[in-house]
Amino acid sequence: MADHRSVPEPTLRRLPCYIHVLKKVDLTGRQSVSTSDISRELKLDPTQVRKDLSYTGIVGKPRVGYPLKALIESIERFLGWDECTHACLVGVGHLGSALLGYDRFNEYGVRIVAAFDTSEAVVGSVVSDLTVFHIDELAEVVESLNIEMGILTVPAKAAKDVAGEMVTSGIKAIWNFAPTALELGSDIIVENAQLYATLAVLSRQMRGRVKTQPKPSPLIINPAT
Amino acid sequence: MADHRSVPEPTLRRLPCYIHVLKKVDLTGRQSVSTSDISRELKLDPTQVRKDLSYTGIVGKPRVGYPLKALIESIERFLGWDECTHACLVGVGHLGSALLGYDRFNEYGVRIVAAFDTSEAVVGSVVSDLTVFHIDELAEVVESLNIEMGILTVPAKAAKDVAGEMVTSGIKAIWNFAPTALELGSDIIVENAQLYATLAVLSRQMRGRVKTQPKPSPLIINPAT
DNA sequence: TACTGTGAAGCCTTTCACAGCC
DNA sequence: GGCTGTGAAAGGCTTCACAGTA
Repeated sequence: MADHRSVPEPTLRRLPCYIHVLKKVDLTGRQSVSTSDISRELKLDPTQVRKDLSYTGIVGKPRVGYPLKALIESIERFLGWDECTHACLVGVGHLGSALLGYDRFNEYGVRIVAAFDTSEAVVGSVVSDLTVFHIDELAEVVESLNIEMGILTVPAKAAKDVAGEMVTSGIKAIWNFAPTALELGSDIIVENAQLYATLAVLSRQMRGRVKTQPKPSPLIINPAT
Repeated sequence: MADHRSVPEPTLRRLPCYIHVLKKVDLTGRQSVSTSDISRELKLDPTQVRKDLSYTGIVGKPRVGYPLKALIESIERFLGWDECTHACLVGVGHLGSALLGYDRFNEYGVRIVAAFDTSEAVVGSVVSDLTVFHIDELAEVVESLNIEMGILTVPAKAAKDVAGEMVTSGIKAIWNFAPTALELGSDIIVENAQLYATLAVLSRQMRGRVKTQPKPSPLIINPAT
Protein backbone atom coordinates (compact mmCIF):
# COMPACT_ATOMS: atom_id res chain seq x y z
CA MET A 1 0.00 0.00 0.00
CA ALA A 2 2.08 2.93 -1.21
CA ASP A 3 1.05 6.32 -2.50
CA HIS A 4 -2.45 6.01 -3.85
CA ARG A 5 -3.65 9.58 -3.75
CA SER A 6 -3.83 11.15 -0.28
CA VAL A 7 -2.46 9.84 2.95
CA PRO A 8 -4.58 10.27 6.08
CA GLU A 9 -3.59 13.42 7.88
CA PRO A 10 -3.36 11.65 11.24
CA THR A 11 -0.77 9.40 9.67
CA LEU A 12 1.21 12.40 8.49
CA ARG A 13 1.12 13.85 11.96
CA ARG A 14 2.43 10.64 13.49
CA LEU A 15 5.32 10.11 11.10
CA PRO A 16 7.58 12.67 12.81
CA CYS A 17 7.03 10.86 16.10
CA TYR A 18 8.27 7.67 14.52
CA ILE A 19 11.37 9.42 13.26
CA HIS A 20 12.11 10.71 16.74
CA VAL A 21 11.77 7.29 18.28
CA LEU A 22 13.76 5.62 15.54
CA LYS A 23 16.63 8.06 15.79
CA LYS A 24 16.75 7.42 19.51
CA VAL A 25 16.87 3.68 18.93
CA ASP A 26 19.53 4.21 16.28
CA LEU A 27 21.85 5.64 18.91
CA THR A 28 21.81 2.30 20.70
CA GLY A 29 23.29 0.62 17.65
CA ARG A 30 20.38 -1.67 16.92
CA GLN A 31 19.85 -2.72 13.32
CA SER A 32 16.10 -3.25 13.26
CA VAL A 33 12.88 -2.35 15.04
CA SER A 34 9.45 -3.90 15.18
CA THR A 35 6.19 -2.02 15.24
CA SER A 36 5.62 -3.27 18.75
CA ASP A 37 8.82 -1.53 19.84
CA ILE A 38 7.58 1.70 18.35
CA SER A 39 4.05 1.35 19.61
CA ARG A 40 5.20 0.59 23.13
CA GLU A 41 7.22 3.80 23.16
CA LEU A 42 4.44 5.98 21.76
CA LYS A 43 1.45 4.17 23.25
CA LEU A 44 -0.14 3.45 19.91
CA ASP A 45 -1.62 0.36 18.34
CA PRO A 46 1.02 -1.73 16.51
CA THR A 47 -1.31 -2.29 13.58
CA GLN A 48 -1.70 1.40 13.20
CA VAL A 49 2.04 1.88 13.14
CA ARG A 50 2.34 -0.80 10.44
CA LYS A 51 -0.34 0.85 8.33
CA ASP A 52 1.31 4.24 8.73
CA LEU A 53 4.72 2.91 7.78
CA SER A 54 3.38 1.08 4.77
CA TYR A 55 2.39 4.41 3.22
CA THR A 56 6.06 5.28 2.97
CA GLY A 57 6.64 2.21 0.84
CA ILE A 58 8.88 0.29 3.23
CA VAL A 59 8.48 -3.47 3.68
CA GLY A 60 9.48 -5.27 6.84
CA LYS A 61 10.72 -8.75 7.50
CA PRO A 62 8.43 -11.11 9.39
CA ARG A 63 9.94 -12.25 12.67
CA VAL A 64 12.56 -9.47 12.55
CA GLY A 65 10.95 -6.10 12.00
CA TYR A 66 12.12 -3.24 9.81
CA PRO A 67 15.71 -2.38 8.96
CA LEU A 68 16.27 0.70 11.08
CA LYS A 69 18.26 2.99 8.82
CA ALA A 70 16.17 2.15 5.79
CA LEU A 71 13.02 2.87 7.74
CA ILE A 72 14.19 6.29 8.83
CA GLU A 73 15.19 7.09 5.28
CA SER A 74 11.90 5.85 3.94
CA ILE A 75 9.88 8.12 6.18
CA GLU A 76 12.13 11.09 5.52
CA ARG A 77 11.95 10.58 1.78
CA PHE A 78 8.21 10.25 1.99
CA LEU A 79 7.91 13.56 3.79
CA GLY A 80 10.42 15.24 1.55
CA TRP A 81 12.76 15.69 4.48
CA ASP A 82 15.63 14.18 2.57
CA GLU A 83 15.81 17.25 0.38
CA CYS A 84 16.37 20.78 1.52
CA THR A 85 13.68 23.40 1.03
CA HIS A 86 14.78 27.01 1.30
CA ALA A 87 12.61 28.98 3.66
CA CYS A 88 12.40 32.54 4.87
CA LEU A 89 11.02 33.67 8.18
CA VAL A 90 9.02 36.86 8.54
CA GLY A 91 8.56 38.34 11.99
CA VAL A 92 11.67 38.32 14.15
CA GLY A 93 9.98 38.57 17.52
CA HIS A 94 10.30 36.13 20.36
CA LEU A 95 8.95 33.15 18.50
CA GLY A 96 10.65 34.06 15.25
CA SER A 97 14.01 34.34 16.96
CA ALA A 98 13.43 31.01 18.63
CA LEU A 99 12.80 29.33 15.31
CA LEU A 100 15.82 31.02 13.77
CA GLY A 101 17.83 29.60 16.64
CA TYR A 102 16.89 26.02 15.87
CA ASP A 103 19.90 24.58 14.16
CA ARG A 104 18.15 21.30 13.46
CA PHE A 105 15.62 22.27 10.83
CA ASN A 106 17.88 20.64 8.27
CA GLU A 107 16.76 17.32 9.78
CA TYR A 108 13.28 18.33 8.76
CA GLY A 109 14.11 19.27 5.21
CA VAL A 110 14.04 22.99 5.86
CA ARG A 111 16.76 25.56 5.77
CA ILE A 112 15.96 29.10 6.81
CA VAL A 113 18.06 31.27 4.51
CA ALA A 114 16.62 34.70 5.20
CA ALA A 115 14.72 36.63 7.85
CA PHE A 116 12.54 39.72 7.51
CA ASP A 117 10.86 42.26 9.71
CA THR A 118 9.59 45.81 9.55
CA SER A 119 10.80 47.15 12.87
CA GLU A 120 13.76 49.49 12.64
CA ALA A 121 15.00 47.96 15.86
CA VAL A 122 15.54 44.59 14.23
CA VAL A 123 16.18 45.25 10.54
CA GLY A 124 19.88 45.12 9.83
CA SER A 125 20.73 43.22 12.97
CA VAL A 126 22.07 39.70 12.92
CA VAL A 127 20.03 36.91 14.51
CA SER A 128 21.45 33.40 14.52
CA ASP A 129 23.87 34.22 11.70
CA LEU A 130 21.22 35.78 9.49
CA THR A 131 21.00 39.45 8.71
CA VAL A 132 17.42 40.63 9.07
CA PHE A 133 16.12 42.32 5.93
CA HIS A 134 13.34 44.83 5.64
CA ILE A 135 10.24 43.19 4.29
CA ASP A 136 10.28 45.46 1.25
CA GLU A 137 13.13 43.34 -0.01
CA LEU A 138 11.12 40.14 0.22
CA ALA A 139 10.41 39.58 -3.45
CA GLU A 140 13.96 40.22 -4.50
CA VAL A 141 15.48 37.91 -1.89
CA VAL A 142 12.92 35.16 -2.45
CA GLU A 143 13.84 35.08 -6.09
CA SER A 144 17.59 35.26 -5.69
CA LEU A 145 17.78 32.65 -2.94
CA ASN A 146 15.23 30.32 -4.45
CA ILE A 147 12.93 30.42 -1.46
CA GLU A 148 9.86 28.20 -1.62
CA MET A 149 8.56 28.26 1.94
CA GLY A 150 7.56 31.13 4.19
CA ILE A 151 7.46 30.88 7.95
CA LEU A 152 5.03 33.41 9.29
CA THR A 153 5.68 34.59 12.84
CA VAL A 154 4.20 38.07 12.79
CA PRO A 155 1.37 39.30 15.04
CA ALA A 156 -2.14 38.25 14.01
CA LYS A 157 -2.97 41.70 12.65
CA ALA A 158 -0.19 41.68 10.11
CA ALA A 159 -0.51 38.05 9.10
CA LYS A 160 -2.88 38.40 6.16
CA ASP A 161 -0.94 41.20 4.52
CA VAL A 162 2.40 39.54 4.95
CA ALA A 163 1.00 36.27 3.62
CA GLY A 164 -0.17 38.14 0.55
CA GLU A 165 3.28 39.58 0.03
CA MET A 166 4.77 36.13 0.37
CA VAL A 167 2.51 34.85 -2.35
CA THR A 168 3.24 37.67 -4.76
CA SER A 169 6.92 37.11 -4.09
CA GLY A 170 6.56 33.60 -5.43
CA ILE A 171 6.41 31.58 -2.23
CA LYS A 172 4.54 28.30 -2.62
CA ALA A 173 3.95 27.16 0.93
CA ILE A 174 3.35 28.96 4.20
CA TRP A 175 3.88 27.62 7.70
CA ASN A 176 1.65 29.93 9.66
CA PHE A 177 2.26 30.54 13.36
CA ALA A 178 -0.16 33.46 13.57
CA PRO A 179 -3.56 32.67 15.06
CA THR A 180 -5.44 33.66 11.91
CA ALA A 181 -6.86 31.89 8.90
CA LEU A 182 -5.16 33.07 5.75
CA GLU A 183 -7.55 32.47 2.81
CA LEU A 184 -5.15 32.41 -0.08
CA GLY A 185 -5.50 30.95 -3.53
CA SER A 186 -5.78 27.19 -3.70
CA ASP A 187 -2.42 26.91 -5.37
CA ILE A 188 -0.75 28.05 -2.17
CA ILE A 189 -0.19 25.46 0.52
CA VAL A 190 -0.92 26.70 4.02
CA GLU A 191 -0.48 24.87 7.26
CA ASN A 192 -1.23 26.40 10.62
CA ALA A 193 1.03 25.64 13.53
CA GLN A 194 -1.87 25.50 15.97
CA LEU A 195 -0.03 26.22 19.18
CA TYR A 196 -3.17 26.92 21.14
CA ALA A 197 -4.93 23.85 19.86
CA THR A 198 -2.82 21.64 22.07
CA LEU A 199 -3.27 23.99 24.99
CA ALA A 200 -7.02 23.73 24.57
CA VAL A 201 -6.88 19.97 24.86
CA LEU A 202 -4.71 20.23 27.93
CA SER A 203 -6.87 22.84 29.61
CA ARG A 204 -10.02 20.89 29.02
CA GLN A 205 -8.47 17.78 30.54
CA MET A 206 -7.53 19.74 33.62
CA ARG A 207 -11.05 21.05 33.94
CA GLY A 208 -12.50 17.57 33.59
CA ARG A 209 -10.29 16.21 36.32
CA VAL A 210 -11.72 18.38 39.02
CA LYS A 211 -15.36 17.73 38.28
CA THR A 212 -15.36 13.95 37.97
CA GLN A 213 -12.55 11.43 37.96
CA PRO A 214 -12.55 9.59 41.28
CA LYS A 215 -9.78 7.12 40.34
CA PRO A 216 -10.18 5.31 36.98
CA SER A 217 -8.09 6.88 34.30
CA PRO A 218 -7.34 6.08 30.66
CA LEU A 219 -6.85 9.79 30.12
CA ILE A 220 -3.39 10.32 28.65
CA ILE A 221 -3.96 11.72 25.27
CA ASN A 222 -1.56 11.96 22.42
CA PRO A 223 1.56 10.68 20.73
CA ALA A 224 4.62 12.87 21.00
CA THR A 225 5.52 15.23 18.23
CA MET B 1 -26.05 18.63 23.76
CA ALA B 2 -23.77 19.76 26.56
CA ASP B 3 -21.12 17.90 28.49
CA HIS B 4 -21.83 14.20 28.24
CA ARG B 5 -18.44 12.72 28.99
CA SER B 6 -15.75 13.42 26.42
CA VAL B 7 -15.75 16.01 23.71
CA PRO B 8 -14.23 15.05 20.35
CA GLU B 9 -10.62 16.13 20.26
CA PRO B 10 -11.00 17.80 16.86
CA THR B 11 -13.66 19.98 18.44
CA LEU B 12 -11.31 20.95 21.21
CA ARG B 13 -8.66 21.87 18.68
CA ARG B 14 -11.06 24.07 16.76
CA LEU B 15 -12.41 25.99 19.74
CA PRO B 16 -9.39 28.29 19.99
CA CYS B 17 -9.86 29.18 16.33
CA TYR B 18 -13.39 30.26 17.07
CA ILE B 19 -12.21 32.42 19.92
CA HIS B 20 -9.72 34.15 17.64
CA VAL B 21 -12.32 34.86 15.01
CA LEU B 22 -14.85 35.99 17.56
CA LYS B 23 -12.47 38.38 19.24
CA LYS B 24 -11.70 39.88 15.87
CA VAL B 25 -15.39 40.35 15.16
CA ASP B 26 -15.84 41.81 18.61
CA LEU B 27 -13.52 44.66 17.69
CA THR B 28 -15.97 45.73 15.01
CA GLY B 29 -18.63 46.29 17.63
CA ARG B 30 -21.05 43.69 16.36
CA GLN B 31 -23.38 42.11 18.92
CA SER B 32 -23.92 38.69 17.39
CA VAL B 33 -22.48 36.19 14.96
CA SER B 34 -23.88 33.28 13.02
CA THR B 35 -22.14 30.01 12.39
CA SER B 36 -22.01 30.87 8.72
CA ASP B 37 -19.97 33.97 9.57
CA ILE B 38 -17.52 31.83 11.48
CA SER B 39 -17.42 29.04 8.95
CA ARG B 40 -16.81 31.44 6.09
CA GLU B 41 -13.80 32.84 7.89
CA LEU B 42 -12.33 29.48 8.80
CA LYS B 43 -13.47 27.49 5.79
CA LEU B 44 -15.40 24.96 7.83
CA ASP B 45 -18.86 23.50 7.58
CA PRO B 46 -21.45 25.62 9.44
CA THR B 47 -23.06 22.53 10.90
CA GLN B 48 -19.78 21.49 12.35
CA VAL B 49 -19.33 24.87 13.95
CA ARG B 50 -22.80 24.60 15.47
CA LYS B 51 -22.08 21.14 16.86
CA ASP B 52 -18.78 22.32 18.28
CA LEU B 53 -20.33 25.35 19.92
CA SER B 54 -23.16 23.33 21.39
CA TYR B 55 -20.64 21.39 23.48
CA THR B 56 -19.89 24.56 25.38
CA GLY B 57 -23.53 24.82 26.38
CA ILE B 58 -24.43 27.99 24.54
CA VAL B 59 -27.74 28.33 22.73
CA GLY B 60 -28.24 30.59 19.77
CA LYS B 61 -31.21 32.50 18.47
CA PRO B 62 -32.72 31.38 15.17
CA ARG B 63 -32.57 34.10 12.54
CA VAL B 64 -30.01 36.06 14.57
CA GLY B 65 -27.10 33.89 15.60
CA TYR B 66 -25.25 33.79 18.88
CA PRO B 67 -24.70 36.70 21.26
CA LEU B 68 -21.06 37.50 20.67
CA LYS B 69 -19.75 38.22 24.14
CA ALA B 70 -21.67 35.36 25.68
CA LEU B 71 -20.32 33.01 23.06
CA ILE B 72 -16.71 33.96 23.73
CA GLU B 73 -17.28 33.54 27.43
CA SER B 74 -18.97 30.22 26.94
CA ILE B 75 -16.04 28.79 25.02
CA GLU B 76 -13.51 30.22 27.45
CA ARG B 77 -15.36 28.83 30.41
CA PHE B 78 -15.64 25.48 28.72
CA LEU B 79 -11.89 25.33 28.17
CA GLY B 80 -11.16 26.63 31.63
CA TRP B 81 -9.61 29.73 30.15
CA ASP B 82 -11.70 31.97 32.34
CA GLU B 83 -9.69 30.92 35.35
CA CYS B 84 -6.00 31.33 35.78
CA THR B 85 -3.75 28.29 36.11
CA HIS B 86 -0.31 28.86 37.53
CA ALA B 87 2.39 27.36 35.35
CA CYS B 88 6.13 27.05 35.42
CA LEU B 89 8.42 26.73 32.45
CA VAL B 90 11.48 24.53 32.48
CA GLY B 91 14.15 25.08 29.85
CA VAL B 92 14.95 28.70 29.14
CA GLY B 93 16.44 28.24 25.68
CA HIS B 94 15.22 29.90 22.52
CA LEU B 95 11.75 28.46 22.60
CA GLY B 96 11.42 28.77 26.35
CA SER B 97 12.34 32.43 26.22
CA ALA B 98 9.87 32.96 23.42
CA LEU B 99 7.06 31.49 25.49
CA LEU B 100 8.09 33.51 28.52
CA GLY B 101 7.86 36.57 26.30
CA TYR B 102 4.24 35.96 25.40
CA ASP B 103 2.31 38.37 27.50
CA ARG B 104 -1.02 37.02 26.35
CA PHE B 105 -1.13 33.64 28.00
CA ASN B 106 -3.56 35.07 30.47
CA GLU B 107 -6.10 35.07 27.64
CA TYR B 108 -5.57 31.33 27.55
CA GLY B 109 -6.03 30.73 31.23
CA VAL B 110 -2.34 30.35 31.93
CA ARG B 111 0.05 32.45 33.93
CA ILE B 112 3.71 31.54 33.93
CA VAL B 113 4.89 32.36 37.42
CA ALA B 114 8.32 30.75 37.46
CA ALA B 115 11.08 29.61 35.14
CA PHE B 116 13.80 27.00 35.66
CA ASP B 117 16.95 25.83 33.99
CA THR B 118 20.18 24.06 34.88
CA SER B 119 22.67 26.12 32.92
CA GLU B 120 24.79 28.44 35.04
CA ALA B 121 24.59 30.93 32.20
CA VAL B 122 20.85 31.37 32.67
CA VAL B 123 20.09 30.61 36.30
CA GLY B 124 19.75 33.80 38.25
CA SER B 125 19.17 35.96 35.20
CA VAL B 126 15.89 37.71 34.56
CA VAL B 127 13.87 36.78 31.48
CA SER B 128 10.64 38.63 30.80
CA ASP B 129 10.41 39.80 34.42
CA LEU B 130 10.97 36.34 35.87
CA THR B 131 14.10 35.31 37.72
CA VAL B 132 15.27 31.95 36.46
CA PHE B 133 15.65 29.40 39.27
CA HIS B 134 17.84 26.35 39.34
CA ILE B 135 15.76 23.26 38.75
CA ASP B 136 16.74 21.89 42.17
CA GLU B 137 14.35 24.43 43.62
CA LEU B 138 11.43 23.13 41.54
CA ALA B 139 9.55 21.27 44.25
CA GLU B 140 9.80 24.11 46.70
CA VAL B 141 8.64 26.77 44.26
CA VAL B 142 5.85 24.62 42.83
CA GLU B 143 4.45 24.23 46.29
CA SER B 144 4.80 27.82 47.41
CA LEU B 145 3.40 29.33 44.22
CA ASN B 146 0.65 26.79 43.77
CA ILE B 147 1.81 25.67 40.35
CA GLU B 148 -0.33 23.11 38.59
CA MET B 149 1.02 23.12 35.06
CA GLY B 150 4.53 22.53 33.73
CA ILE B 151 5.68 23.78 30.36
CA LEU B 152 8.51 21.60 29.16
CA THR B 153 10.94 23.26 26.75
CA VAL B 154 14.12 21.35 27.44
CA PRO B 155 16.07 19.30 24.86
CA ALA B 156 14.68 15.86 24.07
CA LYS B 157 17.35 14.10 26.10
CA ALA B 158 16.42 15.80 29.34
CA ALA B 159 12.68 15.71 28.83
CA LYS B 160 11.88 12.47 30.58
CA ASP B 161 13.89 13.28 33.69
CA VAL B 162 12.52 16.77 34.01
CA ALA B 163 8.99 15.50 33.51
CA GLY B 164 9.58 13.07 36.35
CA GLU B 165 10.74 15.88 38.59
CA MET B 166 7.70 17.90 37.67
CA VAL B 167 5.47 15.06 38.74
CA THR B 168 7.20 14.48 42.06
CA SER B 169 6.97 18.21 42.68
CA GLY B 170 3.21 17.94 42.47
CA ILE B 171 2.53 19.21 38.97
CA LYS B 172 -0.68 17.81 37.49
CA ALA B 173 -0.42 18.65 33.79
CA ILE B 174 2.47 18.97 31.38
CA TRP B 175 2.54 20.87 28.12
CA ASN B 176 5.39 19.12 26.38
CA PHE B 177 7.34 20.89 23.64
CA ALA B 178 10.09 18.27 23.56
CA PRO B 179 9.89 15.75 20.73
CA THR B 180 9.59 12.78 23.07
CA ALA B 181 6.83 10.69 24.51
CA LEU B 182 6.75 11.01 28.28
CA GLU B 183 5.09 7.87 29.71
CA LEU B 184 3.98 9.11 33.07
CA GLY B 185 1.36 7.79 35.40
CA SER B 186 -2.18 8.03 34.15
CA ASP B 187 -3.06 10.60 36.77
CA ILE B 188 -0.81 13.09 35.02
CA ILE B 189 -2.20 14.93 32.02
CA VAL B 190 0.26 15.28 29.17
CA GLU B 191 -0.22 17.09 25.91
CA ASN B 192 2.44 17.30 23.26
CA ALA B 193 2.84 20.53 21.35
CA GLN B 194 3.53 18.69 18.10
CA LEU B 195 5.46 21.36 16.29
CA TYR B 196 6.81 19.03 13.67
CA ALA B 197 3.47 17.41 13.03
CA THR B 198 2.27 20.46 11.17
CA LEU B 199 5.54 20.70 9.30
CA ALA B 200 5.12 17.10 8.16
CA VAL B 201 1.73 17.89 6.67
CA LEU B 202 3.16 20.93 4.92
CA SER B 203 6.19 19.10 3.57
CA ARG B 204 4.14 16.26 2.23
CA GLN B 205 1.84 18.66 0.42
CA MET B 206 4.83 20.32 -1.19
CA ARG B 207 6.14 16.98 -2.32
CA GLY B 208 2.82 16.00 -3.78
CA ARG B 209 2.61 19.20 -5.77
CA VAL B 210 5.68 18.53 -7.81
CA LYS B 211 4.86 14.98 -8.77
CA THR B 212 1.25 15.37 -9.89
CA GLN B 213 -1.11 18.31 -9.75
CA PRO B 214 -1.47 19.77 -13.25
CA LYS B 215 -4.16 22.28 -12.31
CA PRO B 216 -7.10 21.03 -10.17
CA SER B 217 -6.71 21.97 -6.59
CA PRO B 218 -8.86 21.53 -3.47
CA LEU B 219 -5.69 21.27 -1.45
CA ILE B 220 -5.75 23.88 1.30
CA ILE B 221 -5.71 22.04 4.53
CA ASN B 222 -6.54 23.27 7.96
CA PRO B 223 -8.36 25.76 10.13
CA ALA B 224 -6.21 28.31 11.86
CA THR B 225 -5.10 27.82 15.41
C1' DT C 1 -36.13 34.34 4.90
C1' DA C 2 -32.19 33.41 7.72
C1' DC C 3 -30.91 31.26 11.20
C1' DT C 4 -30.38 27.16 15.07
C1' DG C 5 -30.56 22.32 16.49
C1' DT C 6 -30.45 17.43 15.61
C1' DG C 7 -31.18 12.65 13.93
C1' DA C 8 -29.36 9.91 10.30
C1' DA C 9 -26.27 8.89 6.61
C1' DG C 10 -21.69 8.77 4.88
C1' DC C 11 -16.95 8.73 5.25
C1' DC C 12 -12.60 8.23 7.27
C1' DT C 13 -9.63 6.24 10.82
C1' DT C 14 -8.72 2.84 14.07
C1' DT C 15 -8.95 -1.70 15.73
C1' DC C 16 -9.64 -6.55 15.19
C1' DA C 17 -8.80 -11.01 13.27
C1' DC C 18 -6.18 -13.85 10.86
C1' DA C 19 -3.19 -15.50 6.92
C1' DG C 20 1.67 -15.79 5.74
C1' DC C 21 6.41 -16.19 6.95
C1' DC C 22 10.74 -17.57 9.15
C1' DG D 1 6.87 -17.84 18.75
C1' DG D 2 7.10 -13.39 17.02
C1' DC D 3 6.69 -10.68 13.48
C1' DT D 4 4.51 -8.41 8.95
C1' DG D 5 0.56 -7.35 5.97
C1' DT D 6 -4.25 -6.85 5.01
C1' DG D 7 -9.28 -7.47 4.55
C1' DA D 8 -13.19 -6.64 7.40
C1' DA D 9 -15.55 -4.79 11.43
C1' DA D 10 -16.09 -1.09 14.60
C1' DG D 11 -15.99 3.42 16.01
C1' DG D 12 -15.90 8.39 15.60
C1' DC D 13 -16.25 12.63 13.07
C1' DT D 14 -18.31 15.20 9.44
C1' DT D 15 -21.89 16.21 6.38
C1' DC D 16 -26.56 16.04 4.94
C1' DA D 17 -31.39 16.81 5.33
C1' DC D 18 -34.83 18.78 7.50
C1' DA D 19 -37.75 20.24 11.48
C1' DG D 20 -38.31 24.27 14.41
C1' DT D 21 -38.34 29.29 15.19
C1' DA D 22 -38.78 34.24 14.96
